[in-house]
Amino acid sequence: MTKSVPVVFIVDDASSVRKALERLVRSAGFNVETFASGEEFLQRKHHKGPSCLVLDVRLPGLSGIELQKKLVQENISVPIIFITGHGDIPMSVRAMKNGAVDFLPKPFDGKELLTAIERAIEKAVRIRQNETERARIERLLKTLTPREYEVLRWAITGMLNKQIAYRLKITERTVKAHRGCIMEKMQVESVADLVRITQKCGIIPAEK
Amino acid sequence: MTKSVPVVFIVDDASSVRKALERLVRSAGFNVETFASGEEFLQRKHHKGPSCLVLDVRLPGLSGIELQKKLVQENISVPIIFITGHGDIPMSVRAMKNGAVDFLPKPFDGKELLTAIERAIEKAVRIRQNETERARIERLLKTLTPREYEVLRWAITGMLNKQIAYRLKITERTVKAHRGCIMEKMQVESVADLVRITQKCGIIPAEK
DNA sequence: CCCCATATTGAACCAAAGTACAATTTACAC
DNA sequence: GTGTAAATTGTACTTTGGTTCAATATGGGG
Repeated sequence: MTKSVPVVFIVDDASSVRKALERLVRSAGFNVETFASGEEFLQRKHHKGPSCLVLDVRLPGLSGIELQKKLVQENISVPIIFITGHGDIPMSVRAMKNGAVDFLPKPFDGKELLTAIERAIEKAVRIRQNETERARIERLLKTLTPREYEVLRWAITGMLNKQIAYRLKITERTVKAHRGCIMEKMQVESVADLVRITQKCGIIPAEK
Repeated sequence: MTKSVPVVFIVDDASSVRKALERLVRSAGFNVETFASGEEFLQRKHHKGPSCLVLDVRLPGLSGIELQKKLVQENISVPIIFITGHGDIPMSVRAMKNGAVDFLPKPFDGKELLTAIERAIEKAVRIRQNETERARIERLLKTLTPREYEVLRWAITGMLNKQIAYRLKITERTVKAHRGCIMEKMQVESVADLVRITQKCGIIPAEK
């Protein structure tokens, strides 16, 4: 498992800005990819490794704010640092409410941007770890049969086998059978682990 | 259990602003308390029910931003809506990074403020529910003896009694005794519940 | 019609959890 | 020293969890 190098995406319509920022960010040791518009950025297929986005607010076509909204809607979680020459407070507040990491009015100090990028990359790493783990669990969940899933939802409430059996109108023996399969398929060895992993992907425990 | 009425705290050094805002907010059905400075607000003892804070950025003495920082440091979680006549983008961004709900430059529409207040109160309710539950759990945790706490940290890993016994160099019988006390003191009936509640207040499971 | 995944159940058995009686020791406060 | 909370352990017992043999039924898909 080689450690992937963080990538910083830069979206700005002014090529001079793109070049200057690219030079700055590269000098700090990041990989960089630049785009002249939001549409261009969207066409690129998602990056697997940790990455963040330095985004101009004002862009021809899709604006920076609109791009942010689109990314949020499509559940594409890449931390965003806004830069702008003609921003105002309501705009910056809206951007931050939507989860932006930072919002820098031009002209800004290069160091400021790099600090923001580091924070953004750290956030990206955290997000990625969560998503990876979550994806793993959901992959395992899909191998469960409908009935097993049902039993799982009861099992994580801490209910006894006989109680679950009563709820599902089946015998305790059957519940045991399902539980055995569940534990194996979910690759856990205790109910405690089962509770923990199911919490990570929003499984609703059955109601007592 | 009577439902407590939300309170909106208003901190502004200009009495005309305080009066105008108070009238506006009261007309929307909230209780209001006004303060002329951050120090004044801090002296008031904490409100039990849901509340939020409408805070002027520029204040004599303790500034709004400083007050926010102080509240964050002291872990006093009251959602803040900033208002300001002379703010800039970096200021608004810093405020939002520190958890502000909104940041409104004057002049603003009264409706805007009321919308923000509603969001802030909703947030306060959520926070309060969490804190209440968390406080309950921590109260129960304090009744555990040091040894019981230790056993708890192992138990929520899903480890068998005999395995825990081995780790702690005691007999399985002793572990059972501790577990019994733990379950009673924590007012739960299953390991599943134990795992869930301990997750809510950051108990670190012992390392396998 | 047969295969297969799914769901269900049985008997017997062992391991683990938990409880009802306990008793003993240790350390610390008064 | 005495009292108290905490920690530890024992024996015997019941309940629950889980596995190893299974077998049976059901409902498509080929």
